[in-house]
Amino acid sequence: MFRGATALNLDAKGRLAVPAKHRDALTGQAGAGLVLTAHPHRCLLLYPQSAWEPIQQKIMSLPSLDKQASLLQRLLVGFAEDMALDGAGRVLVSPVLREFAALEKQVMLVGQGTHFELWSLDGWRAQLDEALSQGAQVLPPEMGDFSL
Amino acid sequence: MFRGATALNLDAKGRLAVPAKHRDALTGQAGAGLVLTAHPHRCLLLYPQSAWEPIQQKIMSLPSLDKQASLLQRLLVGFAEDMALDGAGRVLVSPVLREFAALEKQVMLVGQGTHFELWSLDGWRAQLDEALSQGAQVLPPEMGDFSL
DNA sequence: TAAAAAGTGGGGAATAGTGGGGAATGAAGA
DNA sequence: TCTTCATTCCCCACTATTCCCCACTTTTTA
Repeated sequence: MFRGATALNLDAKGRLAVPAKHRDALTGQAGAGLVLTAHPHRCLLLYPQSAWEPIQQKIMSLPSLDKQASLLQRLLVGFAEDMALDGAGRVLVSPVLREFAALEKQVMLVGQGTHFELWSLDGWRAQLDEALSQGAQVLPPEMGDFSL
Repeated sequence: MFRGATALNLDAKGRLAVPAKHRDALTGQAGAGLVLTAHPHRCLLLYPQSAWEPIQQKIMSLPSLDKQASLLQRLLVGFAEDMALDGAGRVLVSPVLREFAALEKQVMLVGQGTHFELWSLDGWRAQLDEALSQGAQVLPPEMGDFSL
């Protein structure tokens, strides 16, 4: 279960040191792999490989001649990259993924239960501004009576 | 059932000593965990972990490609951090959570039944000012017949 | 066509800052 | 007066950041 937001820096090569407290949960036993891909909201998604595979299978089972389905396939699977933590707990974010999410030096790693989202700092702030500016309207209709 | 408002100080590292009278109720038997997260009204929410989990499950069951749902997920789960009371009954409020709620040294811990809210002193005062300036209009329609 | 230069990235280490853990102290309550 | 508790501050370990060496690949130049 990944949660919490952490401010991090990318190094000069575009590498990200995954916070020490999340490393074991991310890679599990035997240092399993990770998958980094693009999200339609212009952030990146970081999954344990085992959590990603069923998602990719579901996406690729969509009809590939359907325009909407193929757009999603190209985005989510087209951008997906296998990676592993190095000895210092870092992953390399490739130039195409950095460009897609407009990542510069300062980024936010945001836990979302089964995976993390990776945002540029500006992108993250824009998300927060949007969430906070909407007040009650942020709740979808099916959660109209939701209480914290 | 958490109630009462307490003025507290954060220490130099951003830690908060939970008032002794609330510690057992918050952590229950066997020192169970807590969850601290963000609220759209720019305060923080402190829940026993067991009370938080159903809320998080409900939030994460929303469709994650839906823009409105994902804004809520990013705020509530993105900011949610697991924590435990240390030997002196303290919890560490991370820099991103402190920034979100504009917490400085003086804070207010405010019981809200199932959880606590944590406010900056200025934020709390603004809430009081707003509540008191509205007089009777502060009641939502469904509580029109409410009496103290 | 071959050599040189530039770019990219693996791997690692030094260091400043963060945070775990604890203790002293003064205030408040019993 | 004694006990409890919140505040403040300290020691020390861990971690994220920054920077470096080196190797390989690609591009540019002679």
